[in-house]
Amino acid sequence: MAKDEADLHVERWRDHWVLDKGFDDDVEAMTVRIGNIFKWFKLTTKEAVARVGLQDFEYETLHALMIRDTPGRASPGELAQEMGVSNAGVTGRLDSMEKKGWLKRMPGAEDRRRVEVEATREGLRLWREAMDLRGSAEDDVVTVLSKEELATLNRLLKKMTLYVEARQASGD
Amino acid sequence: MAKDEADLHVERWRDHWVLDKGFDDDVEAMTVRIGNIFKWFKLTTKEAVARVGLQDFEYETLHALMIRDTPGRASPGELAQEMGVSNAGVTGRLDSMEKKGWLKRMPGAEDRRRVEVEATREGLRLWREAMDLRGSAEDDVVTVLSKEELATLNRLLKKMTLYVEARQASGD
DNA sequence: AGAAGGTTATTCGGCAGCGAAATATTCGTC
DNA sequence: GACGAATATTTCGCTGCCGAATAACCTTCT
Repeated sequence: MAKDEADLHVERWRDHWVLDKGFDDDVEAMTVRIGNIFKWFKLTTKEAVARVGLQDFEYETLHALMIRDTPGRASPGELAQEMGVSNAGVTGRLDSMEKKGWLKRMPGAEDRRRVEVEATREGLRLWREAMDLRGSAEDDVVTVLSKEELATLNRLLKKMTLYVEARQASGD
Repeated sequence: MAKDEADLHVERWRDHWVLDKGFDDDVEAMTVRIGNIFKWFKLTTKEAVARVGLQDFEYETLHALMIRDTPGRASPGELAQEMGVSNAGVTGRLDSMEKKGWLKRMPGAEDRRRVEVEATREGLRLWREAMDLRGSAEDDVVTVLSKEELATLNRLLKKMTLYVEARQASGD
């Protein structure tokens, strides 16, 4: 079977002077592969987002708004946490996106310190359009796997995510 | 088996109004899992990098310098391409890192438009230290998989990376 | 040889995001 | 019910990065 970048990477480093300690080939290769696949998804998403005329951070904000328990609505603070962006950063995003009419801010109902952010019809439309393009690109990659292989992949990945999520919940 | 975030995500969206088109549960879950694992690796790397007293972009630059065919040396343009950063951005990084003594710039030998960037002994030392911590965190996650499972995972991931790399090489 | 065109790195102006401080509102307690 | 602590958001100054323009250099063609 042909070599991929991860194979080349591992070969290049094995016994090379740059590293003073050894490393596990399989772990290193797996890490590189996960990274490369992720970056590919990120790139195709970027292209999809650009095609519908959104900036990256605008799509990300709409996306964060949609993947919530309460899709389409959130407070700035929640968005900040879920996007891994500072509160100040969210304020900036909301300012520009509200101006463009893709979401609107409303004063919190019972707690007036809060602000309710809601996607507009137009914001939702653009996000859906980008999601559709994005999904096609992902489906495309997955065609190289059989249904059983995809199931196996998910089973193994899930073992890892369960562990990671446990670590996040406790230690952090 | 317990549910992970990807399971919850898929359940939440199935037949929800936010999406107008359906999506493949397994593909969506796989994408989310890859993303979450990648982000975990990124986070642990960030912690490792912070512990040795490097900023993210400083580690990334040293790393780009080390994973090359010619480890420890490169031109700014090459680094820009490999890091996915603009040439201007690289100039800024090199300015500050050279000032701190982690790398040095030298005029290109036969082509004097070029600049040769070289990591210093101290830069190499810090990068190695961060790499060591980073590697431990990755090994840690992988302990949830048996040796055979890791091999299977790599086989499936490699199917995808080979496809992705072919796409990158041709279409882009 | 000399001009034209391409390549490589840097400078410049602008923007998104961060951390800290400021502001506005609510909660807790006496 | 009033005062201080807690919470939610925004404002402010700064940093890192990008795209475009610039400077220095190489190559090719005539």
